[in-house]
Formats: sequence, C-alpha cells, structure tokens
Amino acid sequence: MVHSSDPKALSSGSLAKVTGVSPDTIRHYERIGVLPGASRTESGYRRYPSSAVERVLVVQRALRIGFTLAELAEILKARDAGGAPCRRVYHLAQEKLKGITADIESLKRTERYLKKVLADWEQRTQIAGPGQKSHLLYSLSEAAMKSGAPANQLRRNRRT
Amino acid sequence: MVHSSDPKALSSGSLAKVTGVSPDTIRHYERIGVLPGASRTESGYRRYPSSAVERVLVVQRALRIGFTLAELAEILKARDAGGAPCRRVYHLAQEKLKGITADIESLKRTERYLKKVLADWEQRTQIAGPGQKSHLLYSLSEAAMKSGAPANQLRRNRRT
DNA sequence: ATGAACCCTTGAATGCATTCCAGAGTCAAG
DNA sequence: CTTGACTCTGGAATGCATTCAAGGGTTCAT
Repeated sequence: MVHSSDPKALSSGSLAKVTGVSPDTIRHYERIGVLPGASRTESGYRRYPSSAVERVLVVQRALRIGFTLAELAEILKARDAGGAPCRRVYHLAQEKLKGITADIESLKRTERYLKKVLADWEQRTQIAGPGQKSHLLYSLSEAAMKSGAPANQLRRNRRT
Repeated sequence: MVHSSDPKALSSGSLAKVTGVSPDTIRHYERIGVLPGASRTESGYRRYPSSAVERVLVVQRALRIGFTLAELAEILKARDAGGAPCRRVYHLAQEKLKGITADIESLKRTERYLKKVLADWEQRTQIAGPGQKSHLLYSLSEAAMKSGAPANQLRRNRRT
C-alpha cells in the first residue's frame, strides 16, 4: 500500500464547487444517506472518490424531476448494497410525471382565471378613478377555480 | 341598545364550517391579521359578523392565486383602515401571474424531459431483463433541463 | 351535575431542501 | 508563527399555511 489515498480524491468543498452546490449541502446529503459516508483523512477531513461528482449531479437531476431526498437515499442505498431498484425508480418517476402533469393543468386553470381577473380589474380601475375603493380582492369569484391549487406549495407531500 | 350582539354572529367553529376551513385556521387568520379581531362574548368566545364569511372566502381565493397571508394582512388591514390598496393589489396580482406563467413553462420543460426519460427507460428495461442493473437514475442527463425548476418547491419566496 | 361538544391560549410541529450558527481543529503560504 | 481559508460537529433556522398539543374554561342537554 504505497498510497492509501486516491489521487483523485476530493474534499467536501471541492466536490461542492465542482457540482455547483454548497458544502453544507454535501454534508447534508451524507447525513440523509444520499451520499455514502466518505472516507476520512487522518485529521477527519472527508475525501470523496471522483465518482461522487456524478452521484451529486444525479441527485440534483432527480430532485428536479421531483424525487425526494428520502426516496433517493432509499434507492441509492439499495443500489450501493448491490440491488437493482430499477422497478421502484421507474414507478416513482411515473408518479412524478403524473404529478407534474396535474400541476401544469392546475396552474393553467389558475393562470386563465387570473388573466380574466386582471382584465376585469383593469376596466374597473379605469372607471373608478385612482384612489377609489374598487374592492379588487372582493371581486374574486369562485368561477373557474374548480381545482386551481394554491400557486405556491404544489406537489409537496405526495405519499407514494 | 336592546341586543348588544348581532343575531347573525358566528362562532369560530361555525365560521370555519361555513367557509370550509378548520377552526385553527380561523384563529390563525386572526393572529396574522387577515381577519380583524372578533368581538367576544362575556365568556371570551369569538363572535364573527356575517361579513367574516366573505372575508375568509376572499382570503382562500387570493391564496390560490398566490397571495401570501402576510400580503393579504397588509392589504386587508389597509382596507379596514379606510385605504384603497387597489394599486398594490393589482400590482401584486400581476406579479403572481408572471410567476405562475413562468412556473408553467418550467414544469412543461420538466414534463417533456421526464417523458423522454421514461420512454428511454422503457426500452432499456426491456433489453436488460428484470432484476438487472440498468442504472436508470444515472442515465439522467443534463439535456433539456435548462431551467426546469425543482418540481416541488416552485414559486416560494418571490420578494415583491 | 355529568358528559359531550364547544371554545380559549400559547407555542410548537409539519414538510423538505437548504442554509446558518457556534465553537473548534487544520492546513498551506507568507 | 500567524493569518486566512478550509474543515469538522450537531442542532437550529428558513419559508408558509396549516395543524396539533396541552391545560383549562363554557354551554347545554340529559
């Protein structure tokens, strides 16, 4: 054993920089279990194998798709343990797609509605001069809001 | 003053039921300032005027559009104080619309990408029999992900 | 007057990825 | 040998609407 440390090893900070996330995030990923525990230098510094770069990038991409860190941890741990969680991954991805499609529909409804409301308000504001009480908010009606979900917290906890 | 209490007065629970939210939410709205402090019975029970029903409904509708409770509190307090915050409301609503439209675009990108990925995976899974490592997650590429935001937390803190 | 069904308050938990904090050790260059 | 740049840890904060919890009153019908 001439060199016990991989020459391509990365510190948490370098890994962070290379992958475009913060060092805190890297450590967080390890806590969660989405990154396997890194080996350490004598002084306790993390040393990541170069393969960790791809891993972090994969996680980032999966997050965009809507995967959850918990799900990724489960999947990646299974993979690391020699399993082939492809079925699970595929199934989850399908669910994510469904969710995204539903969100798009929901947002579109809200968008249409909001456009109407704004157009209506424009009229009203012109009629009643500036500084007049025109009760904009109170003119919001239930119409066309059927299932327009809160524009904020869409697609949060989707238990699968 | 024969009857000091409005016959149409509602308890927090009734208001909640009528408007379809939980009593906790009603109290929360009051804390936040989105509902004006209700008058109380001798024993300390809240008595809401019937106008509170519309108020809660307005808040619910505004929330769907993407307004924030804090924004609504500001606006509604101004209104209660005799002001006409229409300009602010209109401006905020415009911002919300922009945000929603942007979110839709972002989600569409992610949707397109995810569809491709799933189609690709389908192929791959058929080739490699079940139980085979096909590295689905690792096949996620950066392509077409340009600004596909995290499918989850879209449109959170949009400072306006 | 006993219990079911309300209501009150303050404060903390939820979800979820990320960031920030404090207190403390490490490393390389000047 | 000091300084600036990193790194370590565990826990708390962020945002935001909603819900829950604990400890206690109130009301009305049995």
